[in-house]
Amino acid sequence: MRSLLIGRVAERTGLAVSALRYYDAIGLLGDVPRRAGVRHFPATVLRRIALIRAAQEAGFALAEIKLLLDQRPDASTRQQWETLASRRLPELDALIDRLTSLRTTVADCLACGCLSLTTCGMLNAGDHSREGADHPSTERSAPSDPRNRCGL
Amino acid sequence: MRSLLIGRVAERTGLAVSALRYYDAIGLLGDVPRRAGVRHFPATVLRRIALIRAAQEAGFALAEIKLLLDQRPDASTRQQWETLASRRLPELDALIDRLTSLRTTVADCLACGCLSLTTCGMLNAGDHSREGADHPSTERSAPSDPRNRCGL
DNA sequence: GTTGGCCCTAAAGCGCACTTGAGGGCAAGG
DNA sequence: CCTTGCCCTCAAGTGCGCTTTAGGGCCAAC
Repeated sequence: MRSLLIGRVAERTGLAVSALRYYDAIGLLGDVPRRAGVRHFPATVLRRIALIRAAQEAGFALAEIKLLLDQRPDASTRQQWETLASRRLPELDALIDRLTSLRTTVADCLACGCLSLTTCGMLNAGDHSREGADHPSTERSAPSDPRNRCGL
Repeated sequence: MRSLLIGRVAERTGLAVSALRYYDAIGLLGDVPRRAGVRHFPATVLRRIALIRAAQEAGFALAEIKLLLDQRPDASTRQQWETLASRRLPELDALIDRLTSLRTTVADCLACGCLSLTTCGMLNAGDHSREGADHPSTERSAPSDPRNRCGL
């Protein structure tokens, strides 16, 4: 009972069988031995897949994840790994920050009842030119609809 | 100077002109008046786009974002908004949690030097069946490579 | 008057991450 | 024997979020 058939892996990970075959085809699952043409997955594949999903959610592409997962990398792969991982760290931090503030905005907006993020207003982040009065915290136009109580 | 041409909006948001036209085509930018066939964007579009990007990063699809942004929604749209936004909140929380732990894993793994997340090991999260020894914090197999010092 | 810069549309193409479809195998059970 | 259920491959299709291509217009400067 060391190894799992593809259907079982699908069941336990929630992935589709077709997705698993796809992952295998692109080499994302490492060595998957076959007996009589049939894939026999080691139990460790479950952990590997959990990692893949986490990394995917963090914005890594499958090709990158493959790199991150490859065991005992040679020198040049090693460098790619380091570059990739260290480049991604600040990106992950930034993403986490943005998600956190988005979460707050959505929650506040839900609570406020105006039901429109546009009306609620939000950061002008990403505006590449400065033109005064860019900062929303100082720019608070009173909405005409009295239902809109949010002063984000 | 109330309105912006598409090139200016592209400049200030960092989006491609083609992306803006695409957004407009799918109705994501609301009412964009045209004079002589040319789009004249109100300045508020900048904020709207900032919001779109934030929501996108949070995992909302453009179609969902469109719903979120539609101003003064009627009753049924209003309900959609509430459903969507409140459904996304716990998802956002979960995502933030996973990203945070992924960040830690990547950082630790970079520091540890083993250069393989697989070797470093990680959560069995997402395994839909229980079979004992599912909890990685209690299941710590010693790696054979002495360089691998990480004990995640 | 033609060159350059900005604008327009409609339709096709692209990369990613899969899914679907067509066609087939093997093994157990009724 | 033949249906059921699981497995297989290979190729084509899908959906999203755009970009590219091919065509064209308007205006100002040279």
